Amino acid sequence: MFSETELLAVFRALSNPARRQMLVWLKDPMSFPGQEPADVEIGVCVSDIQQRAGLGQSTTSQYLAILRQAGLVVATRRGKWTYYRRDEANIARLLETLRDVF
Amino acid sequence: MFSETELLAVFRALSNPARRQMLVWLKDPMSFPGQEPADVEIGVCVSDIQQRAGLGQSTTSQYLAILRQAGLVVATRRGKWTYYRRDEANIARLLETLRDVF
DNA sequence: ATCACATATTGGCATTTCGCGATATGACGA
DNA sequence: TCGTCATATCGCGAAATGCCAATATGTGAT
Repeated sequence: MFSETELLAVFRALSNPARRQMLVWLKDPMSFPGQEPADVEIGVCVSDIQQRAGLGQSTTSQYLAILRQAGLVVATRRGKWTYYRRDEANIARLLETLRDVF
Repeated sequence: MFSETELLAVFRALSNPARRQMLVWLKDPMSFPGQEPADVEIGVCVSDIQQRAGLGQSTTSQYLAILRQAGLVVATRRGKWTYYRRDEANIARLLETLRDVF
């Protein structure tokens, strides 16, 4: 079960359309141009997400940090890039909580 | 399916702990003191919800309006009271949408 | 060590949200 | 019609959010 504090972070994170979009986009990493099949497991790098979102670099980085703090995505640093992917297990757990609570 | 605009209203509405609590409380109208079995169908009046929330009268009224605009509750006016109850059908539809989208 | 590059963090300003008290509206009873 | 009560709406200052440009941090290559 998610605590009240965790739920607050989740709903705050998802109450922004751009952040919701990012989460949906990450369901299909291959839809990002230049994404190699070998990279699917690790996720998508910030600049690729930024380009699709049409937001500034700092905004994109902050939004991804918000999604990460809400437990919706996981970040992996590899070289100078940071790759973000969905935390599917936690998202499934969240949907169960929502079904139980609401 | 919920539109992007509807989802925005829902997440904004639920990104406040007091409003989330109200929605949960309304699952069990009989838990409100002085609630008659005959009133369960129509819901709970604003002042009863206000008393449990510990918020001001105007704040409580506004929060219920936000939940209503998000399609989470339904308001029924009877005499000088306005009764609020959950919109179970729409909430179920919302949970389906969340499962499909996320 | 130094440079270039990807990302993270900071500072700022405009907009929105929070919660309140004050006031308006609407419904009932006398 | 007048007064009262329940609820809705308005206007406010304080706090949070949205998004950015500028700067800092970290990493790999030279």
